[in-house]
Amino acid sequence: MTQVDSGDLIEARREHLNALRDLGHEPYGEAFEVTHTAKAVRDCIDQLGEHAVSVAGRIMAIRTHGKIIFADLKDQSGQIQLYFRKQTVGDSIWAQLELLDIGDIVGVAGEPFVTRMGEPSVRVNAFSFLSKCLRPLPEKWHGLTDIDLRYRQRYVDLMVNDSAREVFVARSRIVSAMRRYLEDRGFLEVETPMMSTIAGGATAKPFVTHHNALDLDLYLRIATELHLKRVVVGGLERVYEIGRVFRNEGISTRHNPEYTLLELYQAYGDYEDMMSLTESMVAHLAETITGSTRVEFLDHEIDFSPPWERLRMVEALEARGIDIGEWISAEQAIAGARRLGVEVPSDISRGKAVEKVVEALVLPDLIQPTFLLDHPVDISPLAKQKPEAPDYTFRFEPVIAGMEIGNAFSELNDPDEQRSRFEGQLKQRQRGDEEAHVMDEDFIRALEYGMPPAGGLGIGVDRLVMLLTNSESIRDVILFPLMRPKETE
RNA sequence: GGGCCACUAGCUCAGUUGGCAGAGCACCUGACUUUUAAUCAGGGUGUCUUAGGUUCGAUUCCUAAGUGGCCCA
Repeated sequence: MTQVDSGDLIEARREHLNALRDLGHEPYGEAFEVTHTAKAVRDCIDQLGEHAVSVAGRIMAIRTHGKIIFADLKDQSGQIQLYFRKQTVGDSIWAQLELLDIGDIVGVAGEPFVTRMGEPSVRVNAFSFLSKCLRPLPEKWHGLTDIDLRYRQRYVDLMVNDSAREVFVARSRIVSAMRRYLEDRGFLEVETPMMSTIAGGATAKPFVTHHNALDLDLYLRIATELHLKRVVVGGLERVYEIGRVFRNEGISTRHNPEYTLLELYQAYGDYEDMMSLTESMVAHLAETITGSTRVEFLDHEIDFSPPWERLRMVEALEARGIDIGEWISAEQAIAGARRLGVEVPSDISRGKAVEKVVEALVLPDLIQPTFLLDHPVDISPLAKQKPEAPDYTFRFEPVIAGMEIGNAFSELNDPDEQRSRFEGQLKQRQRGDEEAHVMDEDFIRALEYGMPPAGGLGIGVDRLVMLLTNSESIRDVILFPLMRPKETE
């Protein structure tokens, strides 16, 4: 529909394209040697003197003044003004400039100078089209604000909204700094299957796909955990993976069906090690990306500097007058949750009811980085129990600005206990919990060979990027978030 | 899944208590040799998201659908 409506504007641009070809110029150029970025010209305008520069980029504005033309050229580094004089460029280039449209990608060469208005500029003497833009760009000072269009046509968003571009540059730096941080501490990056016959390692509904040659249904992974722990069994003592996982659930400002998860495992460590690693790594990332461990996020200033607060789940609830010690059965927990005004399904376990209550009543208050500790065992089938309190586990979730940004524990490495945990999950599944963990015989076999005690950590990379770039929605930090297709597409 | 809101030109938005559809930018024509939201003179480029309904007449009112947003679950 949009394509049809803008027909006239596109037609005008196509006419320019045809006219260029009639003049013998190719609108879609080949490689162009760039000597300076726009920013480099701008920053070094005093040192460059008359030294010729060549720059390339997209035309963002054109101001014609009879026999001269000003244009703004934008590349990845920034923007620089171009100054064309008919007398200088000659008739051939001048004729081409009459066919120049906003959005065209061009290459120019000329001498840098400063106009009498003080604007760093390039006095152009050579010019060529590198790519013609056939569609009109959004309006120059409001840009593209329609959220739907920004996500669907991210290329336009990136073109015109510097803030969008900055978020994705920051995202790239965050992930790269994360890798460097882990490599420096002896972690090896590994890759594990995205498709397998068992989707384990988390409680979530998987996507299903099909392998034709094997006539086999496969699941897209919901976590990397069980494969990474097999690697630890194999003797790679510190491993990590930064990769996409897929969870078949709803979409919100904090959920996208595919998202990026960092998982790491450290042999001979425990969840205490994971807490110190988390707080020091995240503080380091904040410092590296924003220059400070204190970061603005929406209405808050988040202080990432260690140590982070530690809050046991049970104590957090006690502080709110809730004694889950009275909730012995699932039925009691469900009734208790409902008395507190927390809506919960009737078929869930005790731990899950507790978790729902924590999510509803505790999480929203946790603004500054906090480790929420010691989760009930029945919602933590892969975590080691606390010997002194076997209903609870050595597990924590880092919570910031009310958002769970990760999950970690001392890994359960007793194969018999692991089997009985899986069996417990199967019972929950039979009661209708589609998210309950599935049995994984091969994983148990791996544990039977012996896995060293280990600390494991998962961090939601997208949510961390949200925090460090002050982004309100997960869709603002994912280049191409999942969108319902438009009828016309 | 439920509630509320939005959808009008390529973009950003006005507007019509139901009577020929508006602005700025962009675009087109012309003027202009240091402008930068350039300026000046002229030009409106539209299936008012879609489909039904009410009406002499619907972009406007009603119903349903689509997409998105916010809140709740």
